[in-house]
Amino acid sequence: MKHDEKINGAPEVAAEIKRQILAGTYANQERLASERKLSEQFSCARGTIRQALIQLEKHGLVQIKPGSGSYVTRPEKTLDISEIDQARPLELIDARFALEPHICRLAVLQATGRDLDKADALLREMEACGSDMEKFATLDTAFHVLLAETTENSILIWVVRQINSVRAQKQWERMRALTLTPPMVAQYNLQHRAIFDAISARHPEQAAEAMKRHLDAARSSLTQAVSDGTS
Amino acid sequence: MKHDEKINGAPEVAAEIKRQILAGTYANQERLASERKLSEQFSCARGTIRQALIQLEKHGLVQIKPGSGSYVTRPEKTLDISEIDQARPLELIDARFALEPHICRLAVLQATGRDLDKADALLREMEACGSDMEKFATLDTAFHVLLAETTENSILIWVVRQINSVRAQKQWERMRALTLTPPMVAQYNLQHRAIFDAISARHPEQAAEAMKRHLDAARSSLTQAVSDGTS
DNA sequence: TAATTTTGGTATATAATTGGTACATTAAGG
DNA sequence: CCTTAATGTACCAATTATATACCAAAATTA
Repeated sequence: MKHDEKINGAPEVAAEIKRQILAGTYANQERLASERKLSEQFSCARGTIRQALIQLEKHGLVQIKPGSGSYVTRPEKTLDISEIDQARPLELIDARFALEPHICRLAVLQATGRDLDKADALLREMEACGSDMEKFATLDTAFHVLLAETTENSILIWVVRQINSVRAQKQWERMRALTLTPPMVAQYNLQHRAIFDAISARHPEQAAEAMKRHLDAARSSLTQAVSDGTS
Repeated sequence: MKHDEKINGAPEVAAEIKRQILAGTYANQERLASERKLSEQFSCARGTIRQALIQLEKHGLVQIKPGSGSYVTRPEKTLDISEIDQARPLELIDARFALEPHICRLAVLQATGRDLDKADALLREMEACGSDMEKFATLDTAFHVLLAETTENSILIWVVRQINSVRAQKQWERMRALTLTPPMVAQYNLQHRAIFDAISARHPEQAAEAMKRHLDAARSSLTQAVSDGTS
């Protein structure tokens, strides 16, 4: 229930509504209560509420639609992937370094037999794809996404999918061409298998450490490729 | 018995049906009740139901087939930001457990004097905000986002912002009310300060461990609140 | 197969709600 | 006394919700 707020003055009301919006009392695009309801909640006149809302609209926090209502417009909440499209390779490695070791720990706790079977099938396919680097890259992405899905944590699944969608950009193809050499593929296969084995054996820290080694290898090959290809 | 839902307005109806779909009330490809039945269940006009369903169809959650019915189309494992909004509190804690300790390590390597000053100012404000829990929550979010920004890693910044936007939802208000007690705020303030001190002293692992303790405390208060509030 | 029922699609008229505006009143401060 | 801000009231226009009817397509049934 909404208690009456003891607030007087349009600026105070505007500040309070703004604080509520920024604190997340209202979801984005949500229609907040009508001016008449708000005037009851704040124990003030409707005109005061109107001034506050008009002020907030000037600041771009709400959008007032005549005959309909006032809607919160929180631009930063809108999913804009363009920001991370420009991510540099090393930033991506750092982000994966933050995420994936812990994902391995969680996967150990959650993995079912079906999950392990699917992972094993992916690994076999990767080990068998020879010199088809594009296929390997696709399967590699699928493997890491599968680990995230194993956690059954919708946030982690979503984040990993977003990050891997960046990896699927065209600008990364050249990077893959530089870093994905046959010996690296062989090393990755061994490291993937180590991760899988640790998860199968239900050893959280072993799995996390195996993932760290894997990402370290990826980082090394990346920095080496960058230093070789300095322009 | 089909209890009438006390919901008015097409957006609210759409949100409720969406919630039911994501909560698993309906199986995939299952036909949900006809528009006329739904209008009875929700105690609203059929036109309102139609608008809600059309909205959901635009978001790809249902498929309306003329003369047949409306069917839920839940593409397996595809998550967009709207579904992230449905994340559960413990999922969020797990995701933060994956991200934030490593963010602390990176912050140690990147933090400038200005970063530390801004963090210190935030901490002082949090320590001074007394029993204003909403204000504390807002500042708490700002602190964790600031840590991410300190890494200068655009991906991590983006991810943390997205995750914290989830925390800023209406449904989390009740959770905050249950978990954010004055003693917890005091504990959080101490833990924030410990994180800050470790970063200032340039001790990556200390900072990461301090963050883990902080998140452990948050998880504990959450699980306790959930077990207390079992109905 | 053919008739009937159900379902979404559409149109229309009516009522309720909401923001937009104007005006008189009240209260506080300079 | 004047200015300013807030209040309370009334009314308008736009939007939304409701209620109803009818149609065409799909599903059901005889």
